[in-house]
Amino acid sequence: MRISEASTKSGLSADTIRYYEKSGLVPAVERGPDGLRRFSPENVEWLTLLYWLRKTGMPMQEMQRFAALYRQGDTTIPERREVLLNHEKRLHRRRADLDRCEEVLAYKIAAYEKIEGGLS
Amino acid sequence: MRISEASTKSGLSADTIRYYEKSGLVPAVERGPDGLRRFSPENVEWLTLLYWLRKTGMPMQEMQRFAALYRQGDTTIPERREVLLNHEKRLHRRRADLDRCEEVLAYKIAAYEKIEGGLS
DNA sequence: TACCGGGCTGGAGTGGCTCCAAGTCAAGTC
DNA sequence: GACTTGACTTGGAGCCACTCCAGCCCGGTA
Repeated sequence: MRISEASTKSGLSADTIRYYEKSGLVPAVERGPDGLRRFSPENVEWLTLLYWLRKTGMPMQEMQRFAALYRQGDTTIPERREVLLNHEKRLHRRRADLDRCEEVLAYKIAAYEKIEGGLS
Repeated sequence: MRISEASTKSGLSADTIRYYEKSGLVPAVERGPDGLRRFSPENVEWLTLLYWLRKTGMPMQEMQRFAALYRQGDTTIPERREVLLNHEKRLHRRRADLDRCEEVLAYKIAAYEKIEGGLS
């Protein structure tokens, strides 16, 4: 499939896909005789994974390391699993941030409501 | 208190505090006779709120609107409450993203473990 | 033939910091 | 009284991860 379909399927914009390819995050994207990119289902699965990793805060550098491992084939699977396990920890930290922020918001909103009561 | 203390208490770096002030996010920071910023406890509470809003994804623009309301005094409290309630919705969306990412990771990690079993 | 949609490249622009050079001032040390 | 140290100041450059755009090519339709 071509880039627009890969974009809707993966969630990444076409611009971002091209940018990722340039940055070495996407291995082996074929080109058709017309010079346009052709994405395999495996390519799209990979892009989708990148989409979620990025969206939940994995930095570029780490994704580049991950992509390098991916390019080296199945022998790097234990290391890749490590990367993902590490990212799971990051998700937990983020969730804790959201929880903390909810507390702060609840406190503030309650304070606002108390003042509003006295306003009218 | 001075900027370094405001920084440790709010969580924002001194650079970021100065940047926020320049961007109109922090109203009425006093200066001492030495020309250095003096932060009141109210300033610090405000900065802390900004810290959490920003850390959980509120864009600058919205924070600027929020700060403008803050500067206008207590009559804007209903609107400010709206902004915070809206941000709570954003938190929920982010949590959903984290959940979805966890699913993707669990699936990928399971797949890796299946391959690893066959590797050795 | 003219146009349109989809893709290409290279490069500029953006948001939100982050770091740095060069300077001021206050307090402490010799 | 001179020197050093350290916290702070400003203005401006640099950075990350995109995002947008100009200017181009190509295949298909009216």
